[in-house]
Amino acid sequence: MELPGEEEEEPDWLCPEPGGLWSHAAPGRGSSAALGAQSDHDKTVPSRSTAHRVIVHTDLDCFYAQVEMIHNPELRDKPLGVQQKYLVVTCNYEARKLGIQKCMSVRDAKEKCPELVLVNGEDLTQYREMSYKVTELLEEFSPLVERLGFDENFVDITELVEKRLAQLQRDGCSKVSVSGHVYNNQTVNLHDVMHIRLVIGSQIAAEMREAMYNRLGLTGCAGVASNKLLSKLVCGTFKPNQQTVLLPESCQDLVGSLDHVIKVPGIGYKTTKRLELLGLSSVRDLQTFSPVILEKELGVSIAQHIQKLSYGEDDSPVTSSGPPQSLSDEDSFKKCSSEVEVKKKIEELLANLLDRISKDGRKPHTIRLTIRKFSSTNKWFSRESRQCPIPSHIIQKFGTGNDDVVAPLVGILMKLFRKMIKVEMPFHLTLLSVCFSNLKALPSLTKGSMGFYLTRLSPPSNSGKKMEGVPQDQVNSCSFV
DNA sequence: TGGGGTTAT
DNA sequence: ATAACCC
Repeated sequence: MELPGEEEEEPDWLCPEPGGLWSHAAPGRGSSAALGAQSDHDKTVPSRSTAHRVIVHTDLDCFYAQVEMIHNPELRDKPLGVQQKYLVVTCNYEARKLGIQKCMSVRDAKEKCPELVLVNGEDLTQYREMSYKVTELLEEFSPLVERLGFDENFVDITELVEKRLAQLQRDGCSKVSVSGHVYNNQTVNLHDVMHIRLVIGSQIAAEMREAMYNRLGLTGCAGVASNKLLSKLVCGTFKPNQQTVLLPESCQDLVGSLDHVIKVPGIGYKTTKRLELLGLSSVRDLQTFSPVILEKELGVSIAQHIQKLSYGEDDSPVTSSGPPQSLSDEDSFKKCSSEVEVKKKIEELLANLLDRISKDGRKPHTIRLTIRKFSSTNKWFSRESRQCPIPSHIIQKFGTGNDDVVAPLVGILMKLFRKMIKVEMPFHLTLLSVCFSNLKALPSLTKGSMGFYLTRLSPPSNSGKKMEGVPQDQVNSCSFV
């Protein structure tokens, strides 16, 4: 069992004391062994004790713009925006200097900066590919990598840190220095084990950013802290291409620096509105508000969750994202009002999706159609969807030829469409989306089947993740263990 | 606002 | 199926 206070001993062995004693004798407490030794009973893969975790959050600088600049280096020194429909969804720092902001309309952006170069970013393919390369690179440091959108990742590096700590002891090395910024310019206390862990974390974060730059050509920020919330918040404190570590004593300053509850990741638009009705706006307001009233107003679960967030507390583990749970393709437009138009759009979306799913290698068992109806009031939130299982005889034809599946699937999607829209009445859509979900591995690799006891021959190491770009015949080739 | 994603209810 | 959240 884990003893209270275990591992919270004063680490004499890390005093800047050349030639000091490196055997941690644990005087007076009899129970603590070497720090690197993990307990045997630990079944939960993430680090259990939760208090001494070391989490890195990474956030690429203006990701789409960076990818475009890698593809076309001419764009490097010009103000560049990435456009989706009539929005500039992101832009490089040249553009930001001239006043361009994320999600600015193309009209406003051109007005502010007529020299702005725009590239279309509606096709996410290259961004998605680069995004997974980043995640895979980070997985070399630790398997616990959680994606957040295309350009952010959380990495739980607790175990790596413990290894390096143990290694430091063996080497008799007494020097550890922080990489990058320390939040609040707080002084590192070499007698505090958590400080040492976080400092080692900052070195690992620097290595991650170095690897991202050297191998992928990408720059970005990193934040190091003891949980996901804090690592994400501290990540943003020094912005382009820098990193920051948060020491525990500055936690309250960090959350306190947020001027409004909506800035807390996890508290979104809706919850913020409800909090405002209660007269709460600052993070401090939320911290000091009556828990009982908050629970009555928002429900116990949300109330307790967001109040913990307001203190910078976040127990949620970093969970490996692995391959995506769903693949979708969508398109928005001014107006789509006839069934033939709808069918055309759906065919286009479906063709793209089929392409992607065959590269993924798994098979979808569920298909969903989502629409957005035009309405002047409540403009941007009225999506409706219908989904259904994909008949098994269609699923089986997925990997093989391509076009046996498109006709039946279009048929299914049009039926789903008619469940939402009475086609004899006039309608006005502004978005269509098709989604494949309930993705299952190939039958031959399904656990419990014969194929599970077979192993793939080539390629030698693809670690079962995401077999993008691997031809289907290779995926299926097996041999006995 | 785009064109994606996730989890909880 | 929707609603909330994230980018």
